[in-house]
Amino acid sequence: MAQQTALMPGTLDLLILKTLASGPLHGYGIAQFLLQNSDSVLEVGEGSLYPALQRLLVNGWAEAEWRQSETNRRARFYKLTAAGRKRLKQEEFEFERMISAIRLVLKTA
Amino acid sequence: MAQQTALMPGTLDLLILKTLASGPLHGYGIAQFLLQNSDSVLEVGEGSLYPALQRLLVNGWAEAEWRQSETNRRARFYKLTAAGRKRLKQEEFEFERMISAIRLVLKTA
DNA sequence: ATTTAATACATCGACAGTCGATGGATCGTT
DNA sequence: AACGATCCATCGACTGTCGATGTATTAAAT
Repeated sequence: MAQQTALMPGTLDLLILKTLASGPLHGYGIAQFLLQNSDSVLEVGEGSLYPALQRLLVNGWAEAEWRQSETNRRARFYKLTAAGRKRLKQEEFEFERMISAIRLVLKTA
Repeated sequence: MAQQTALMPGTLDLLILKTLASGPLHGYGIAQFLLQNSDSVLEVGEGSLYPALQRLLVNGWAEAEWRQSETNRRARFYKLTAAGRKRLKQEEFEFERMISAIRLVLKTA
């Protein structure tokens, strides 16, 4: 992971969920949001993003709707469901749990 | 990742590298070390562990030697190489970088 | 003496997730 | 008319984790 992976595998759903918590957004917008709110570290490729969005739909964490984007193009807006908000909390919790565990190991002498 | 994954994908090499930084150890010992130093969060299955150790060998981050374990069984001890120590630093850095980026996103209102 | 538990190795196929490449379409600006 | 930015999406390759499975040895328990 140390040099080739732009994303930490398994964290993308969490990131998207969190992004959508601020309000409905289209795919392109999500990618931009993550880039801008991560000091340009989180570069989500479209080949990762769209499969992830499909996962959210299939699992019922989000629902989609075609609308007009800010720049006047047709765009698919994704919106969190109640289940999605619940899922976000779970993922945030689990993320912190994992990070804490890893940090414990990294702090061993 | 939130409920089924015991490990955060992509972090296992880092964890093993860090474990071996304390001295040579065999596979079973590594799994125990991780469990004990993570409040029992990091449960590395053997189907994850041994492939990871193979990766370390192939990439030259570690080298292996058959010895006698503390409990008098034959065991394969893995030892960090100089390249492995360098790699550990890289992975630690990259890990912090990713975590920081994710935290930035998670802290957005 | 025999069973069981713990230690220790390793592989296999299934599965999930990321990535780079590719393709198409629209809109505004040059 | 051409181009860059916006926006959708899919595909195959690849990597990594997981559960199941199999072998073998030693120590402890029955």
